[in-house]
Amino acid sequence: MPDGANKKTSRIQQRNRHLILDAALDVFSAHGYRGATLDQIAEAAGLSKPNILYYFSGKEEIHVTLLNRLMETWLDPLVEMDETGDPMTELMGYVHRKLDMARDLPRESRLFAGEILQGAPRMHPHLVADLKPLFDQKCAVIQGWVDAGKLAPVDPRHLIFSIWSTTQHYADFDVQVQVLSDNDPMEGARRYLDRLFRQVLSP
Amino acid sequence: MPDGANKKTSRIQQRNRHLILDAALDVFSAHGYRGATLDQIAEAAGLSKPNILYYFSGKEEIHVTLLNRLMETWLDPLVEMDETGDPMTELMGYVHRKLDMARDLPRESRLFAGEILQGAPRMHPHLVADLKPLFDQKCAVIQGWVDAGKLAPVDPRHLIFSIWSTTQHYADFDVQVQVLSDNDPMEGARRYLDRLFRQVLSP
DNA sequence: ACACTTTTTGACCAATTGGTAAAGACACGA
DNA sequence: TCGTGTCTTTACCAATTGGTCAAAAAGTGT
Repeated sequence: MPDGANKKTSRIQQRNRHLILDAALDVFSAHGYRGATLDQIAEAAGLSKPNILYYFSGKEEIHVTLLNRLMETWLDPLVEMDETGDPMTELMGYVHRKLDMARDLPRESRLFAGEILQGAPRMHPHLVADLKPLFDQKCAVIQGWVDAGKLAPVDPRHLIFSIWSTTQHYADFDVQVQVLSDNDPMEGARRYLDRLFRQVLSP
Repeated sequence: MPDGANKKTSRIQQRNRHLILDAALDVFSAHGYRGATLDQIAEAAGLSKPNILYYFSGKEEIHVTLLNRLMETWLDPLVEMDETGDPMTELMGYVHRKLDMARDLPRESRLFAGEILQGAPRMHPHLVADLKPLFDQKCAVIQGWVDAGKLAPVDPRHLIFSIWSTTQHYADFDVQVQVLSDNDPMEGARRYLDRLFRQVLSP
């Protein structure tokens, strides 16, 4: 019984759990929670449906597991923003890290976006318990930089919202971006966003 | 047979069609295409499920009808941007119109976002046929303004992407915004976005 | 080889869901 | 009031889907 974590997980357990979660990330991010089926996940993982349910108690547990793991990764770039560093450098570093994530982890971005879009039915507690404290703390840091005259007087909350939205846009709205772009948009995005935020933050 | 448009639509047809589409907009925008059920739409509309199917041939037709109607509304603010007007005024007007739409039509914004997020399975042709020509044309207009030295040298494509993402964020990620905001965020958003885009566009 | 545990599978279920058929209720002009 | 076409409902169906169960298969240590 792999559900109980009393025994150390075997090699095969680790492998199959990873297979399932990776397949589920594909399917959930492409079709949303309701749109995804266990059969799709099973096929993508190369396992049978009952075998999937041997490792996870149900569809919801797979989804929740993905969401929980995602939260860490997602908050990490913001955590890295250092209060003692140079304000402009720290914030521009954050922008670039977020853009890198949109490029390298589009499935995760879309999974998150889908969950929020539908009212965060499974992640609302996480938002309140994990995201909000970190968000408030970092907003205070930015406000401190503003008050010290090291940044232009911008509202930290909306600044962060705009960093999130502009960067994640390239992952979440990828189809649209592709239709409207002639060549690879990421290099242009990097240049444009660098300029956008540098301008608004310059004191 | 209301499907054939040979006879003029009766009073009751107009009313029920409108009821259904409004209910469907609620349900589809809240749960996505797969997550929405005809029963939910029927209940929200105050009609029976077979009665819904008397007015629309199926779930997909309702969704497609909503998407088609949405396209007009959605592109309208961009259409209004006038080549002969003052560049900064026109662009800032566009920003504010988009933000107004995020405030006043959040269901429409989420319906659109959900469709794009899942790869635009039903709207991809529309993107290519309707959105792209308009987008290219307006990009050319903005590029003209830039070349004339009336705007800072920004990439029009990424400029528009950033206007879309920052404004729609307040509708699509509303739950998150609400969790992280103390008071009503829209007034602050208006001030911040006005500053953000005015800064980056100033020559 | 043997006993024991872990993993995998095939067969099966109950609930949900998109959709249909046909009869009934209703509106309205003659 | 009657007849005709419009609208609505009741009863039903087939497919999908999340999930179960017992038995088979594959490991694993001795």
